[in-house]
Amino acid sequence: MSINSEELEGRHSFNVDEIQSKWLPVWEKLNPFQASDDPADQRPRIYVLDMFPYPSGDLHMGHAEAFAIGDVVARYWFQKGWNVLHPIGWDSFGLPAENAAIKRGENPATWTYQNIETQANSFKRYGISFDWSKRLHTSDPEYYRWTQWLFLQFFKKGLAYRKASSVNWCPSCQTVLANEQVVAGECERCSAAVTKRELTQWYFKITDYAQRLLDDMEQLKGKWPERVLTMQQNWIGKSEGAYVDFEIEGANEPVTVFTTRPDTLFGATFFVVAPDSPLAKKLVSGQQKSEFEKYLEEVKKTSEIERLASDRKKTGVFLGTYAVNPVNQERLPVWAADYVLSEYGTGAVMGVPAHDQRDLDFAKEFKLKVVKVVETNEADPAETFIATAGDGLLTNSGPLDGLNKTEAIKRIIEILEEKNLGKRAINFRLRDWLLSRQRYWGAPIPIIHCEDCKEVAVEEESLPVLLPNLVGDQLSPKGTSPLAAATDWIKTTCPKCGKPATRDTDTMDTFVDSSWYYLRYPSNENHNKAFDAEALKKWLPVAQYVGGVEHAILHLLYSRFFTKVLNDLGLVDFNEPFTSLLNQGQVILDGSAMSKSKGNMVDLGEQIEEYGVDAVRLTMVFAGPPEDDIDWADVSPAGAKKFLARALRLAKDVQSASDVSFANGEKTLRQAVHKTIKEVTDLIDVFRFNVAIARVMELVNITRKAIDSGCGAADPAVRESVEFISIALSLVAPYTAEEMWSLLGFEPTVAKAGWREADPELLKQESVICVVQVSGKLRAKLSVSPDISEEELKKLALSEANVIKTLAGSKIGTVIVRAPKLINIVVE
RNA sequence: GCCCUCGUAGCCCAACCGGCAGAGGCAGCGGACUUAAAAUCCGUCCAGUGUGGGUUCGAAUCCCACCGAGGGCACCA
Repeated sequence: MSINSEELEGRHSFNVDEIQSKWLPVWEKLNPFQASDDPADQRPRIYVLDMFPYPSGDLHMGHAEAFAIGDVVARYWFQKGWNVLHPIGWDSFGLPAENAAIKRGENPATWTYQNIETQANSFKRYGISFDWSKRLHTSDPEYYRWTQWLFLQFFKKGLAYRKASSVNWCPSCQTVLANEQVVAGECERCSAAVTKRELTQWYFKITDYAQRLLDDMEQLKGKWPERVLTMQQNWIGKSEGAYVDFEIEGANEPVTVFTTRPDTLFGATFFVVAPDSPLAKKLVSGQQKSEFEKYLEEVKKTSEIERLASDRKKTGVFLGTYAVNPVNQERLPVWAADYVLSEYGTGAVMGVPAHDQRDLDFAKEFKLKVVKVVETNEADPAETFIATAGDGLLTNSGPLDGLNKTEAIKRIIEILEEKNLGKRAINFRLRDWLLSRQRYWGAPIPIIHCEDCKEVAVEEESLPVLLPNLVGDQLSPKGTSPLAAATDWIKTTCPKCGKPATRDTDTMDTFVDSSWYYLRYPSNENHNKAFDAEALKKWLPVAQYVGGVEHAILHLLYSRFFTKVLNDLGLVDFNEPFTSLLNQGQVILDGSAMSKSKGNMVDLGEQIEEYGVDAVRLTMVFAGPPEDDIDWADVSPAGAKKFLARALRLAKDVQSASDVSFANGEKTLRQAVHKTIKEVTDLIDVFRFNVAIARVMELVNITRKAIDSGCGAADPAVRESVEFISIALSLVAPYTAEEMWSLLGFEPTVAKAGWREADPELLKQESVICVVQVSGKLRAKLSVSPDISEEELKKLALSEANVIKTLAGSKIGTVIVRAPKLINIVVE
């Protein structure tokens, strides 16, 4: 099909639809974005990866932004001539598919794979530079077979284990959740209030890696957004302190507490254990048993949101027993209170009301003694009920008296260690990753439960453990996994002893699927291995990862954990999966996130219909720094479209031949072109895409003027400029750029035209403007040579008429010369 | 409550290692073209950088305090 460029140009606007339908099939045929695995290919390799999408429907504005930004990076490396791996796949297990399937009486696969096709087509139209041959879907048996295989590797290493515990339960999703998936007491996915349940579930031992997850952040500094690192640091929550053993009257075993303030040990006046911990049951005395049981029932009924309310009164119950302070033999009443968490530390704390606000609140509520042991020169906590947590000299503390906080901590730990009553200790806030889900549409946990052999790994040759084909109502949530209802599927034999046994009926958290997908892309067609060592060596780790900040402590933390485990298992030879990370913001409308419930959705398809793919992409990238949110009310896709039309018109106007030598071009324009090349290159290197586009816009304006009222359309410099504009625009507006490239007389595709290098000769300036200040105020401007000497400049400045006038009658003090840009004459 | 990031024109955003506050865009205004409008083109108005101090010859930039916005953690001992 040939489209006459007269029609395309339309003088004032351009026909977006025609350009799009003209070039899309050409690109499909050229397939320019396929990564090369040819060993003879000497080009440097780079792996650019976008966080893969969940196939919830068609692509939306959020995808449009994220992938437009990721594509700038990928296309930049293509232009630079690198061998780029830029794959796409789908995170295709998950709850929405299951809910859709129940409604429609189908299997979740139907809805899922339909949506994937829709999104794949939209991606193609949106012009993203993917290597489609690397495509994967986490719900394919060929993929989840390896998810299961990896689970088994973890299991064999003792890093996947089952335990009974009080777990987060989402009543709406009808499944348990990992800690990371509970946000302020609500389900991260559906915002329902999370409750607690006592269940036996599978966990990954991510806590074993807490220290390394922290330490290895050193490698990521400067390469990952600061705030992501901070969030992960907060989440891991390392705290240093000590374990201290307290004897319990009438018990054989001491109880250990964790404290970050061992220096305040002499100020302990009571002892608290978490009511839902086994400790509480063990410590409660006969008389207090019924009181305690009653309290425990209440605690269990309290929702997470209630429990977290900051103004909530402290509650608790005396257990009728006493602990003994190891350093001064004081008797401390033992209480159970729900402000102490069974999951953190040892589930028991010493109560030091004078120097811990929570303990003080509790002491106030139950009229317990307050003993000050650190003199901070603040009002007495016993009177003000404001705990003093600051530094000061120790008092009432025997051997610690007179020491400051740091010294006292050091000393008391020495004392405790000497007497074998405690030791230095580190605790993490991070909990193990609960990975079981009571849902259907996920990878079945490849474990067989045998009465005799207990938990037995499915043999690797038997993988994948395929999902049974359940449809519609069979998937309705019942509080247990729908797989439990698939009676034929459950029944199997124990791989160890051959006796009848049953399959585990839970599926894995979908974050397990996404914790390793980046390893699979280069090996997506390998049927013998999860990932091929050669392929890993070629491409991994991911050089540039692009995605939203919402995964700061979910996907990104889990992936880092996975990589470290696989590194320990000898399966990968790096310990961080993503060398560099770029977070893009969200698209919002009128200040709030677009959402169906708010009804403020802008439809991506409609925007593309109205302005075209290029204008939408340009709008996304030009709106501001990539990490900032875009308020759609603040941006102008119409303006973007207008700019693209202007750029395209330049290409139409160029009158020199495609083989003309630029060297004869008009120098001023050439200098502007090369300055722009330099600046745009530097800006893209640091992800300042919005500013890079502003520079290209500037060059478009300059070139327009050169054509209309300067050197004219036939000057080679005009061609040089427009060629660069076309190449630069190819990163963000591929259709327009391709059309320009074609108008300039070249064959497709501009995507691989090659990035332009700035000529240093043309970057040199013959003269610069020097600012002359008198006492900091601008008095004159001089046009001088860039390598003018300080003396010369000073002489020149002092002979300037306006300077002389200003200086008249005053005495010259210091003269600050910053050749060649500035000179400041200070008057005394 | 603790921690992090950010406050520049009506709006979105630039401004290198402290050196003329303005590159780009949106909106507005004026003009050209048009019978008119749209579109297009040309031109143009607009802030002294959240507030108050400090350092400096010189501060949007560095330091301190405060105000405001956004985000993270939050009964984690």
